[in-house]
Amino acid sequence: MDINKDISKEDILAIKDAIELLGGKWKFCILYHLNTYQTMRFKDLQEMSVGITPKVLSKQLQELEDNLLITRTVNNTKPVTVSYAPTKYAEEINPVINALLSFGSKHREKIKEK
Amino acid sequence: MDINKDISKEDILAIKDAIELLGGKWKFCILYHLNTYQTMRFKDLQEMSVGITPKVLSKQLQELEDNLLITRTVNNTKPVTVSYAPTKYAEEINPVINALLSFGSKHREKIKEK
DNA sequence: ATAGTCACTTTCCTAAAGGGAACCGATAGT
DNA sequence: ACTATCGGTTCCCTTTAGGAAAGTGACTAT
Repeated sequence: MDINKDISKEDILAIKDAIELLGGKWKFCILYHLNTYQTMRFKDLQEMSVGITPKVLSKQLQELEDNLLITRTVNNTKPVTVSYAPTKYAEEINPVINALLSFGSKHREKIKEK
Repeated sequence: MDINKDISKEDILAIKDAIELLGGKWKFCILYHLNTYQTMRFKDLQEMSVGITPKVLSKQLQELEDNLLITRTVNNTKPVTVSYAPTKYAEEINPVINALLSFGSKHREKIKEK
């Protein structure tokens, strides 16, 4: 019984960590876009993520990079462009994105019924 | 091409809706506990969700009920107790919880490495 | 010289989330 | 009369997320 309690405590910590990292208004959308296009510039991401401001986008990208989910590459172009791409490790996020997407679609229908 | 763009816009809306509903510090933990025990009283939930205050717990539960994910039942006991239980529909959340839990566990390991 | 592009940063602000502590009403036990 | 339990609510406060708008620096094109 105590064993099970410990396991569920670990589970709670894992869930809390995950949602602390991925929660918020933009992270999943950014990862979804990067997942789709594989590599995008700052401006691309800004245009795809309708409504985001450069300040906020910049912060989200930094946090994702800090957590090893994306890479940032400065290109030798003029004017400078910067490419963002998901890491191999970011594939671990895909099940979460897909589950969230699936639930979100169903839920939009469900709430429409009311 | 335009078709694909429309599909991805719908996807983004679905993801945004889902994270708007389930984001925040406590919702997934509450759903995880209810998923495990099936029916819990207010006080049980308060004790399991370490650190939560009654005000915040109350708000989370109301939002989950509004979204048809849990039911609230007042019991005929003394003093009054209130039971919360996941709805059948709440099963749709399980894949999200599991994916988040799985990623969270892996990520805790990953970050420990650094 | 001027205007434009890109990837930001800076400053200022507001709204929302969340926490602390106390309180409440109904009821029960001693 | 006093204390406790349960499921909250109320009030106040701090922290954080996020948005608006402007600016910056390196470079290019006209």
